[in-house]
Amino acid sequence: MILPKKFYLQETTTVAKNLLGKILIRKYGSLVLKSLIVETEAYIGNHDPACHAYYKITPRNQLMFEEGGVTYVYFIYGNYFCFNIVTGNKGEGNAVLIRAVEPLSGESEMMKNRKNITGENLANGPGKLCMALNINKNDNGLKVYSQNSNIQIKDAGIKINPNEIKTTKRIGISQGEEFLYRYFLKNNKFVTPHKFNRL
DNA sequence: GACAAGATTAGCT
DNA sequence: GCTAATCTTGTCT
Repeated sequence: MILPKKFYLQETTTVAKNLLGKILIRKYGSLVLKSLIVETEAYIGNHDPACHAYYKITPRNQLMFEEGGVTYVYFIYGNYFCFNIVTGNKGEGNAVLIRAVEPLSGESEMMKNRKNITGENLANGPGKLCMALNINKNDNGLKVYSQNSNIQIKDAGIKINPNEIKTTKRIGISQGEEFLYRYFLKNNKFVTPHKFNRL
């Protein structure tokens, strides 16, 4: 079933943790790509210096101030997109960054999007994930709880044991690193690789 | 109007 | 392990 809107109105860190093990559905053209969310980060507007929404509302980040359950896609470093889901109530400026997914179906299409890169390197990072799923700034502001949306999150009934979830500092940010807001599945090889997996 | 910096990745050493 | 690639956004003139 599709996760209801109220799922995204919980505390941001709760949403980030509970999104692990959920199914990300991506539709475009006649294609449907399915993947399992294995890594997320929480960004909390009002007390988080690393959050885009911390300073003030701008045209770029205004979507983060919408009510929870819409997508927030932004372009970074000239080359790459990052895919977020807004959480909380209107005006709060919270979001969960989806950092990595495990492909479930449509993997050959994802490979094509990734120039034939496959296996655990297919979508183990926010920029790679967007490339594999063909997500770009046109996908900003989609309602992930809507039946008609091109991006949906479904609960497949997969139970994640709390001790399967590892919590670490966030990655690649220059401020606010004291927060342990990154969550990923401990034994999943599709999470972000390399040095960042130390605590 | 112009400039510096960024929630990253790929490719080379 | 390190650095270039590359462009949007926000801020300042």
